[in-house]
Amino acid sequence: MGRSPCCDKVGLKKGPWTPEEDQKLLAYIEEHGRGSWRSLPAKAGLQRCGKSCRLRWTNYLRPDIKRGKFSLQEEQTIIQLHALLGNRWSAIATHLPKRTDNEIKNYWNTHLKKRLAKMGIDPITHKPKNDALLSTTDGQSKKAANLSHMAQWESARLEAEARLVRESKIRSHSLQHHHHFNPPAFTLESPTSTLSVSENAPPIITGLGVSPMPMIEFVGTTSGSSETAGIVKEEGEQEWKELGSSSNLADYKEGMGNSLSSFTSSLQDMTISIEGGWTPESLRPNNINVNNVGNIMEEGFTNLLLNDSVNRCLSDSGKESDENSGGSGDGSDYYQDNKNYWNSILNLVNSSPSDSPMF
DNA sequence: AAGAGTCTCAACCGCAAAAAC
DNA sequence: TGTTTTTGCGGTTGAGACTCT
Repeated sequence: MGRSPCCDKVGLKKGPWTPEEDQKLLAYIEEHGRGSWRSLPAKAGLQRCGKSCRLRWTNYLRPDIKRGKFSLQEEQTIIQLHALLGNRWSAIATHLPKRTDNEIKNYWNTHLKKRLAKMGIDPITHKPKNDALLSTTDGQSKKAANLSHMAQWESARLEAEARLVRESKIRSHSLQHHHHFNPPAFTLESPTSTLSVSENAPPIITGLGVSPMPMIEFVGTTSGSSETAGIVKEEGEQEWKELGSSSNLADYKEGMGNSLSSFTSSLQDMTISIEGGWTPESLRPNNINVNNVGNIMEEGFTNLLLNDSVNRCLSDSGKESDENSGGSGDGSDYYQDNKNYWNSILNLVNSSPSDSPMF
């Protein structure tokens, strides 16, 4: 037999909540707190099932919910975390205080997904679509540009992924230092990465961190080398710790090896699509340093997204923008604003959600 | 002005994991 | 330890709002 339904649906109301029902639910929870959702409706005098009450509360009535338009900061967080986590809305929501997973999911589906699609980026994989390549009109240069964008996008995504992995691992490492070891509640997997995973991925880790979190930064790595060296520096500590001697090196490797190998693979990919001032040598994995990766990603990522975001600003501001633009428009302000906007996405990659309850 | 098409988002559904028994 | 119940989650729906023609 299947499990019994969450509630007896006969005679129970469905559909939109009335203000009176909201008031009853609010009043009951304020007075009695959240108990069993199953028994709550009867006690609160509601002709609803417990599940409906729970959803109404968690998605709408909870006092710590922020409603209304998403800020640019929130948008960029969603985009990045979705690239990293996929459709794990609850996990994404933990990084967006006062936003519900349902709201984020809706916003993604109705706004961000379409925007990415419009840009020719697959909203699932966060990679440019093949048809975007094929549909270009002037052959080689656009194809090269799209290849370049693909590598940049994937690199940015993987960098974000690597960041969360390292934060996750550092937290567990830190916990192990101060308490008994507890496995991290969150084990990161990439639902979107299509790059291969190498057991040999060798992180050479050093520190540039200025974040309040313990930080690990990549200074260089060579795919396929046989030895793994890892150094970690925790906040407030003077010395780098060599992970190679750490008992949880395997743990680090497990999480980071995946991301790092992907990350370096991605960087290798980038060398086939260098444009403009990018120096192929600067992108070779064994010559990578954080700064030039950051610059590459910043320029490329910004340019990648710039056109669409300008359009978005124009359309978002509607009539106002029409008036201001006077037909031809002063694109420089929009350009700068949006360059800043998208650059800030990159900043998120390098910052850490220090108060995240996620890990 | 009105009908068609599109968009938005609150709410529902069903599954799975966790908790309770 | 197995079964039942509760909770959490992600996918989907559909009514109302909005835009276009």
